[in-house]
Amino acid sequence: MNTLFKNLSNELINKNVRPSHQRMMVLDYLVKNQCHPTVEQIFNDLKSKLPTLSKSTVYNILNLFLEAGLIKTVVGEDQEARYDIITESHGHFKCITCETIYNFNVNIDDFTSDDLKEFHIASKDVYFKGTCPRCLSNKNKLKGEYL
Amino acid sequence: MNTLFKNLSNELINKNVRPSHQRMMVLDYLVKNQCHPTVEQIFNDLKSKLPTLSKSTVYNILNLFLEAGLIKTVVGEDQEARYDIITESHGHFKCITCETIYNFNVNIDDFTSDDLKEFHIASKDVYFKGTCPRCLSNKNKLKGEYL
DNA sequence: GTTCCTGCAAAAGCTTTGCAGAAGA
DNA sequence: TCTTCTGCAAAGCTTTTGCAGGAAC
Repeated sequence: MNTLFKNLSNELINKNVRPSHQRMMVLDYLVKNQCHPTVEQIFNDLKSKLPTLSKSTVYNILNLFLEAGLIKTVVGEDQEARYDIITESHGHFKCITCETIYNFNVNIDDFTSDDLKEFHIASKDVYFKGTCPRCLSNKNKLKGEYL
Repeated sequence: MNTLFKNLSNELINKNVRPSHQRMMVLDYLVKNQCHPTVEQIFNDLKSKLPTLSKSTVYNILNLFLEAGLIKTVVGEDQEARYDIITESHGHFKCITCETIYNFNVNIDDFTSDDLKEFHIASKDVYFKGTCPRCLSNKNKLKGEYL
């Protein structure tokens, strides 16, 4: 086992994920291809090295990595689209408990980056995730009742 | 026809969308329910008023509104998930021509809003869309060649 | 009368689930 | 040996497409 794979292996072990060959290959791929690959891309690119690889294994592994906090999905991981009538610019906050999406005021136009000097920007979105006050207070109630 | 519906009707006509009954009902719903509804919610809530309504009609109408620029989808409208190995915080720019997602440096931690004082924020994302330099330059080339 | 729209059904694409066999501890 | 993982197949969801009947102009 070479040094790279030893490092990847340790990274998995640190997160309590058993370092199987397939898992290390997917992690290695993600480290080397930080271009936001889709499941399809990961599967196709690894098939030559792992001919028996199954797409559901790729899904399994990615979901495992997500739970372990090793990776993130690019914003808007939902399969179900949500629509917004066009009003003033506002940010979105999605509660990970009740799945409600809240609007909040934020001056999105101020956000910029030197990296984008040569890009034509058509729209800007900010998307926060977390827990809303209602769900926070429900959690505290439960703690009081049962703990 | 009451005033509200006259206004909605004009809004559609302004965007070159013929104001059918179904379209006005969907637009009316979106104006009254600015809570980022899904297709399912729109369909279910309108079924009582429009018993013959079909879900594919809702999809048709929403896609039409999107093209007309009357509505937007909440960030991350893709059905295909994309994954990111966790590194420092960065923004995402998606080119609407070549669909490439670029990273850019941005100090996301600075972004905040008084509206979120009582929310627990777990993650922050910024998501820009537009055209990347490569596609911009291709467009200019085409203009030179064909126009 | 001609064009456009609706709504049903079927299909397509992404993701999850169930399960048997294989691999690893 | 016992648990965990892989990979196939099937199913589940969201969304799109084809088409016939109907509505609007």
